[in-house]
Amino acid sequence: MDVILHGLTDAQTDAVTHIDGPLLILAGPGSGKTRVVTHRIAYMIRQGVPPSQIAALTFTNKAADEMRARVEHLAPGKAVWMGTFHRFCAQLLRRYASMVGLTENYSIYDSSDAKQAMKRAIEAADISTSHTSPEQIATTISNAKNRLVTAEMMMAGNKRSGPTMAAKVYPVYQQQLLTANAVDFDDLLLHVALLLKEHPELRQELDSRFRYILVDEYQDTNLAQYAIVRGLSIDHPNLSVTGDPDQSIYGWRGADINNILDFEKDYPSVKTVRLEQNYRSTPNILRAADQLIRHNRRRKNKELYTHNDEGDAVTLRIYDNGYEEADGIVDEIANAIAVEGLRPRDFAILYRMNALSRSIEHSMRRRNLPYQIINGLEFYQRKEIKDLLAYMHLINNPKHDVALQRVINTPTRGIGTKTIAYLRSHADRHGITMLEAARRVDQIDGLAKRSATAVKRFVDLYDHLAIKATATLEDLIRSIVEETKYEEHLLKTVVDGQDSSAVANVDEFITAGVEFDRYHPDDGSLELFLEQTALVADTDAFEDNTDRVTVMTLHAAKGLEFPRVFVIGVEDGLLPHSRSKDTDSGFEEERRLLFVGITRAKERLQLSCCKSRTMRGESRPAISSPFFNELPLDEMRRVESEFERNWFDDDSQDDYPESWDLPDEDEEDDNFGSEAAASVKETEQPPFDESCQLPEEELKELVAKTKKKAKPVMGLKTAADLMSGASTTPVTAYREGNWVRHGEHGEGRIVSVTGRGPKRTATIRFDDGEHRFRLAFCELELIDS
DNA sequence: GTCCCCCTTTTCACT
DNA sequence: AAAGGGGGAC
Repeated sequence: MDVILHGLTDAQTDAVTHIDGPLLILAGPGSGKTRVVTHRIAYMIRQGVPPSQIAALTFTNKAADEMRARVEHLAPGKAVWMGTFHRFCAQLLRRYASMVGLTENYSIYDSSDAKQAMKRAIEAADISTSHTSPEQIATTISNAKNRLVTAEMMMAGNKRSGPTMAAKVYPVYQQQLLTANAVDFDDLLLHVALLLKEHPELRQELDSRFRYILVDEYQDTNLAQYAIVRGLSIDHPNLSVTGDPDQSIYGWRGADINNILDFEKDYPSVKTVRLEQNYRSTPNILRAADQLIRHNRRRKNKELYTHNDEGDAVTLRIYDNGYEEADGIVDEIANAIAVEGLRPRDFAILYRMNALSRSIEHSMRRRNLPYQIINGLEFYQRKEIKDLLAYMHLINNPKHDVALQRVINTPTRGIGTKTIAYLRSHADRHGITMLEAARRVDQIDGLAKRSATAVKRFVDLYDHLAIKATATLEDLIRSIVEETKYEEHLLKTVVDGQDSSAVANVDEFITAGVEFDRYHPDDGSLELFLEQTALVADTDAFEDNTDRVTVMTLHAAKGLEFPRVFVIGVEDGLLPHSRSKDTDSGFEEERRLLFVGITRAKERLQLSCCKSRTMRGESRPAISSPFFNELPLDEMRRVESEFERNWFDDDSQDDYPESWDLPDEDEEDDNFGSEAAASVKETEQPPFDESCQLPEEELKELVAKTKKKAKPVMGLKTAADLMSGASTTPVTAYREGNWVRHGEHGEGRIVSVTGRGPKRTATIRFDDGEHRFRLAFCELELIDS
């Protein structure tokens, strides 16, 4: 038997050897889907399909990379197009830009660029936002784009009641994007979909250029994506899609689960293959997943089964609060590594919201466990990186107004909001870009001469930098940094008492440029670099060949697997999320999300919730998720921290379990930050205890440095921290009632805590009386919380 | 025009 | 908790 077909089950072989005609692969979690897809590509090539006629579309670069690596292994050196939908479209659009009114150096706005542009459009459309918010309008327009609704269609849509706010803003926003030679994420898909629809000859050409199309995660495609693959599969309907309706979790992004549920209707001659055997999880885990997902009404039934060993019971666990949850789990991981010889890479901690990563991160640091957090605020979102990128964007695409507004006064050069507003309105009035307006600054009435001079100076600077547009990236970035005196600017403004991480980030960015230069010696271009940075996804940051605990959202975890998985915050309002639980479809999607989380686990799984959780600065009682009652509780291990109690009495038939009683008097944790603590009058406080403070000079300096956005030293070194090196205990861990140790006064109990941020102070009662400390800048050791 | 402080708002997941 | 906006001081 050959390497391509060896070791495949009958169903898998069926799928792999299907070449022509539509194919639907319904693949349950852990059913070897990627294996089937990659082997199929290799098989197709071996059967004579030219690799250049194959395109494999995925949702993340990571998935594409993995696919590429595996195909390369089976069929070395074959140039199959693999990548994300967005990248596929970006490249097509690059080529056919003029057909939609763009030029090939168009820019891709990221979400914050788009937000800025949206605000400007709302302003220009002269819409009052009293009954709606820019976010709402943006969401409405985004949804419209995902459903292939154009501005004209939306305008025509509601003739009776007159156009909605969003319908009025949409054409303005779109026009401004065109003027800026830019697209937003949704446009990448929309433009290409419309291109295929409106230009039959182009559609035909591309259809035969990409005769074989494979789509991964088909359950997550939206109408625009559907239209694109459909348009490319009319003359050559060799479309194969892979997916699992039970793992559809992107409805909020316009994904239409009907695309996969109705695939057989769209392509009557389809061959359907079901992959239901699971090679990943233990029966215990699979049963939990299966029983949960059976509660969804709108689904295709699927029998999941596995021949794996029984394994351990799934654990359900209640913690008192988020800190204990984080500490408990991290301790357990550390323990398992020490005792059972597991590796950090064997573990994943998953949650619904990025906000939950904070406590985990603290605990990880304290335990000195290596971890990787895959979350939103990544490198390219950092202010200093966005600044430099904006310069590059503007150089690549002089029409990029958002970039211009970002850099025109960064570093500050005397061009304030007023002047920028003049430029903007002049640009809007004459239908030109803001850079053009800046060049004609003399024609703008009412602008102070001084401002005009500053603007001219900026234009000169820009023109000087623009010479470097075709230089290497390293050269370009270094020029920008030097000629704008960017690092001096950083040192002046971003002096957060913390460190010089901003400058370090700039260095790292230069390194990224150097690497790009090396990786693209010939085809390297500013354009390509900017496209790549615009289209990197959070999940792309995941590294699977590193030995670290993975911490990420349930969404980001799709497609991955880990021997041991912890899903935290399985609470009502969190999972299901309060914004999603009110509609049936939303609620079912949340259930699928938990299903995805559960099925990431190979050997062991714990789902946990807390009795109280601190969110957005305040602690509130939490209720366990209604999904708990949909699990096979009888066979699961149920643990409550502190004392074992059999929760979920068998007679509780309610859909929603009751909330647990709040902790009793001894536990004042939940009063933290409460009115009582905050209302203590400052004047009645004893003066600061200088013995705990840094020397006054130093303190003043630190306080002075602690500017608005800067991250002050918001933590205290504890003895344990000092031993382990880097990390600190968050100031918020110092609450009323907790015991601390101080070098001079000995042990004391925190009487009250007032103030926020760096001004947070604590009054502590020691044997020698009460003393008051400014928490952010003194060293206390937390001994008992 | 710029900087800084204070107040208000925010509500999720991601390309 | 964190970011953005408004208003006041220089």
